[in-house]
Amino acid sequence: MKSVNIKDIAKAAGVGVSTVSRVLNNQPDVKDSTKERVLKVIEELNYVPNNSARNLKRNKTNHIGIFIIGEYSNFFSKVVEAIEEKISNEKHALVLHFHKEHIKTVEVAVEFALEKRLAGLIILGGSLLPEDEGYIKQLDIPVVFGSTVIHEACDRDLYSSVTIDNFKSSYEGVVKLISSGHKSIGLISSEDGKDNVAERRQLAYEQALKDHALISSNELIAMGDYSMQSGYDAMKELLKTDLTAVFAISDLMAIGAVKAVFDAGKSVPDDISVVGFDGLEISKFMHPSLSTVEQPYDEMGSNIASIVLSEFKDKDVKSHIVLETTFYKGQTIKERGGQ
Amino acid sequence: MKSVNIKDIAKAAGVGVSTVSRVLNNQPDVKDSTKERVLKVIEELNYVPNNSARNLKRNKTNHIGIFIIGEYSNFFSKVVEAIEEKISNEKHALVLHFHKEHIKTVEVAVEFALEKRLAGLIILGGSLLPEDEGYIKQLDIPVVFGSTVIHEACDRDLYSSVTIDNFKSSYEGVVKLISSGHKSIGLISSEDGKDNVAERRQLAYEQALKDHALISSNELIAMGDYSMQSGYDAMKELLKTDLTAVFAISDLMAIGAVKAVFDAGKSVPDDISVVGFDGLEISKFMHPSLSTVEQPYDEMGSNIASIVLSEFKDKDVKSHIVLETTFYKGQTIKERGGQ
DNA sequence: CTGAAAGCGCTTACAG
DNA sequence: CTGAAAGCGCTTACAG
Repeated sequence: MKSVNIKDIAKAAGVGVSTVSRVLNNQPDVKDSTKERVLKVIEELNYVPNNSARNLKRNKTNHIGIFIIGEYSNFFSKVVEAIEEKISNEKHALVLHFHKEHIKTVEVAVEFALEKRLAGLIILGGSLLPEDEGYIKQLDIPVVFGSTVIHEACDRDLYSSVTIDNFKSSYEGVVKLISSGHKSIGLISSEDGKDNVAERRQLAYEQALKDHALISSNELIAMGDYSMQSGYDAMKELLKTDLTAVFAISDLMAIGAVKAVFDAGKSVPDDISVVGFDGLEISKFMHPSLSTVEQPYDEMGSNIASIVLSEFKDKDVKSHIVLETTFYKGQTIKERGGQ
Repeated sequence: MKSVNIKDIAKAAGVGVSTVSRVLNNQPDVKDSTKERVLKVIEELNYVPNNSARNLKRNKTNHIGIFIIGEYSNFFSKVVEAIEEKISNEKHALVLHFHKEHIKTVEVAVEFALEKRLAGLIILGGSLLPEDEGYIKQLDIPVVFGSTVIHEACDRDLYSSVTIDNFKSSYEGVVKLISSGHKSIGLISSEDGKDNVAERRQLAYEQALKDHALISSNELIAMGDYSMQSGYDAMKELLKTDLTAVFAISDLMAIGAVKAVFDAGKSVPDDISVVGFDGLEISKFMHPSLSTVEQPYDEMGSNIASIVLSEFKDKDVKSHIVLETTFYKGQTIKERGGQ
């Protein structure tokens, strides 16, 4: 099962190996007729260049790493799928790595990239602070953050990003509850990490309450870890208060919260209204269907993939895309007129 | 940013490169004192061997490919996560590939393995027929099927597998409905592929009905594609019949079915009882929680990972593990006593 | 526009 | 138990 190599092609085409290499890499300066002849032989002999050899010379692989921070949620798996869809036509392999904790994320991601000698690094989730930038500078490959909270003081020339405006989107979600007449609105958030999506979403919640002259209180805020069970537990706590609505910063926690309401013998939305965040497909198939802030995961994945591929061509052009979210009006909000 | 290589280590340790290589690969026949010295230098210089060079010599990579057939369901993403958890300690990278269609699956998977020069191949889902075995024979690396339906006539010495008994598990699920007093039980299945899980689960449904002297009819069977929407649509059709219960061969379709019942102004389980298959975490957080045949995805993932790793050591020992499912008693089954 | 040759960083017989 | 040397299959100056 000896596979054919570049020398075989060179011999069969009657040229030198350098010429074959040039054709392979689409370099100019090859006579058209020569190029055609080589291409034909490659085709005939069903030749696939050996990546290990290429990589050895280039001192890097052609692998694109996806580094996933925190819970591997449905949201991330959809983004990963969208990335794969866009990239699999090309010659790149996707290498996955999960990182459960919310500490040292960038540091470990960079280690991962160096160790695997990646050609590109995609980091999903987490946050980026100025102090992390030193690690990124060690890399001279495209680095794209997806769904990451990027601190304002960061230098945007070092990497690309595809994000949403967590503050604005969450604010909108909370306002939906307020404008439906709710006065006592709880929050299910998360404490993981620093400067993360949870913080932004929580700030938006507090601001929305303030802007509408509603009282916020620590009693109305409970913490989870993005899982359904944690949303369930958080809601159980919140049910001890007089709240009539709750905003959960993830759909999974919102789903857990809904369950907790029913298990307590109450009803969604009759007793408690709920708004989630993510827009997972499952949310629409819940009964009642979940009202939620919908993130465009397909768009996020395909944008990330495009950016990586385009940076392979022009490494100095960085992109920072902020995608729009849309509010999905499900059945978990009840209007509370008058009072 | 020149990284240190094996020569640097050899020089610093005062040995030849072959000795360093032997230490690196944990080969015997190295004096303990020499080994220690080399290890110390490796540590000090923070040396990481260049995989591309290794792979070039060995003519294969150390990547393990995961080839996912059909919809990238929550179930598969959980299995992938469990695999990663077990393998990431080792020196292997996981390379993902999605294959949406249910045709030529094994052929394409083998191409994928050859092209990427994988060290191991994991195939999730789909089916394996004797006619596919020719492709597998092209590979001399561990091949492990997970959640795949393997035809009886296949030669089990060619690969390993981790599966469940789809027939038995489904039979049990259907019997739960029958023993709760249901006489008119629908099925939501799928037509994808041949000799696949859908077929096994459907056969079990038919057998269970037959064994309990219940009439099966084509009217009571609707087809989906494992998605929630398809379960929804299928249920809409089935609601035209007089059924009081339905068995869906996947949780996602079951969830869609439940939604369709409510949208039709009926109730689960008061009007229609539902049993699903998979045991996704989300199913337990539905309201009502879904009764379902639960597959052990963590166990499946960790078994798959163990098998791959053990075959790296002893390539001729193949394993065929059949995991047990458990019936999860949710709230979607209503007892219909007497009638 | 093209080819001969060096070299990327390993592994592995081979010789001792 | 150890080292010098060949060679894996490419890419890339270099020389023409």
